[in-house]
Amino acid sequence: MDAPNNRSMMKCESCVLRSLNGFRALDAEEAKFVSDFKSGELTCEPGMNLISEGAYSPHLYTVLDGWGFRYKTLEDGRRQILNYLVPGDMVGLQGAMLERMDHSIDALTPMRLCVFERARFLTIFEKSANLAFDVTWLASREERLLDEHLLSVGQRTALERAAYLLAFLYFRGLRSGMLSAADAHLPLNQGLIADTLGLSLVHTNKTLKRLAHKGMIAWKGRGCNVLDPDALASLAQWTPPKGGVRPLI
Amino acid sequence: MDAPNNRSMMKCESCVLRSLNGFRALDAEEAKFVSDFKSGELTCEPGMNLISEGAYSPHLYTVLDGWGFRYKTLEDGRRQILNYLVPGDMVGLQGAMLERMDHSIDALTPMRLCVFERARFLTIFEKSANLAFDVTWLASREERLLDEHLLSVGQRTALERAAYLLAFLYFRGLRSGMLSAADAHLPLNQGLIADTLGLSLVHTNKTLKRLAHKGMIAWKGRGCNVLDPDALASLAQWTPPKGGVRPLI
DNA sequence: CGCCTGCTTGAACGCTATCAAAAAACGTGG
DNA sequence: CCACGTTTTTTGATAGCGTTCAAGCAGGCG
Repeated sequence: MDAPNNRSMMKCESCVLRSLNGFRALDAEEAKFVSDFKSGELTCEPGMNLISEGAYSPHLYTVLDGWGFRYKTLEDGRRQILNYLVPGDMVGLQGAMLERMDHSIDALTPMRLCVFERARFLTIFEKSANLAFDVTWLASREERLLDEHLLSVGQRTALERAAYLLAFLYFRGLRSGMLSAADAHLPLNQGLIADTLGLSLVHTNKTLKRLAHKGMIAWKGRGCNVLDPDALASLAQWTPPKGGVRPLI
Repeated sequence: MDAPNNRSMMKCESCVLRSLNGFRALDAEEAKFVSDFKSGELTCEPGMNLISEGAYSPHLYTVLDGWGFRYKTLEDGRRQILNYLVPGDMVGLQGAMLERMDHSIDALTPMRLCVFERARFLTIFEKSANLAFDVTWLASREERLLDEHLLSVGQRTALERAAYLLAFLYFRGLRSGMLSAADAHLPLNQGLIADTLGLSLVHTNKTLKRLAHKGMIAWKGRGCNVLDPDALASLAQWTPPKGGVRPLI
């Protein structure tokens, strides 16, 4: 089950993801190239490890469906979650550019991913300036998200941090089609949130309780419902990015 | 003094930086392209603001000499330093890819930078697959550094955080030619360190004192000398990246 | 000399961690 | 459907790391 399977394989031209609002349209040549580049699809179960820190990964992925997360650990086991993955995100770019992965990636929910061969990755730069630009765009965007997280963990209080994270994930989920305003359920447990915020599990629990008390969220069996994303964002002194078109590879 | 000056302009082929150990050599065509791409040089004084959050920046830069830093602030003034800049670093890529800068950049010491026109930036992708790859590589590397910082701020204790930061800057300075083992003086004040670590100024001071007491650093007028980088790295459970060749644009 | 910025120190407070344990939710097999 | 083990969430009490407040000191510079 670790290997790509081709059973549900389909052409990128008709990718259901691309029809989602906000992805850049590809011209015929680009679409053909991405299709050729694609070597399979991978589905995986919650908790499955996609990529491990230190490993040489022969694959790159694009998330088609589901939630995942990236993290790093210290030798003594302390874990920091770096970011979450949603459909449209490219996974494993660092490994392709820098030889080795310096972080791990796990599935949070069942996931479906596009698989690309790392060995053929460089041809993107040779064949299509637009697609190469898209790759760099994605890398830049990830950098921006990390900037925000660093600001959050470094400067915000526990309550603000939690509010920022949940607002962030809410808007991220909306845009990627994983959430709707009517069904804004984030599939996270409190241990993950704690490791994202850099707080202890106990204190995370008490902090989430405070947000729930304010009516901004409601904890619902293994995850939480975002009730008032704007209030969360405001509490965190954060404004969600306005979403222009973005690339999908 | 805000505008690029061309007085000390020189061709990239003979760039002094490139002769530094570890930068990828350019072939004739690439060198010519980068030379054409370069539109000037900029020098600035300590404390000068290069780029402000929210601004549309018409320029990209590559650091030729000096130290700088990137940071973000919350509305109420809390500031988080995201990373430091040394020679070889590309500045303002996010602005070029994503329309607006979402962080600010200040000079820490006198700096000298190569200036590129943002308007012509896209031609890199059309003209040279190798250079386009280099840009992406640089973006990926920055992402990796941010991953490390986030792990640090989120999970390490105050003492470990300080040790990591100083070890990190030491090896960064070494590789970029800003430091030597004999003269390992980091030009930071404690306020900057505090805003990098996400600690208060007072506690930062006490923490640095502890490191000095252990003989790992020595505080020397407006900055600190790194005496035992390996001990710092070990204390922080961190291993410096082994340095392969890296691109310079 | 005097101001300003940056560093240092001590004391009190409080946010967050840790410890410990219970309750609730979930999954699984009978 | 119930019983049971496991994971997740919740709660209370205690301890400690880091903040804030408040000074004082040192050094650089006009």
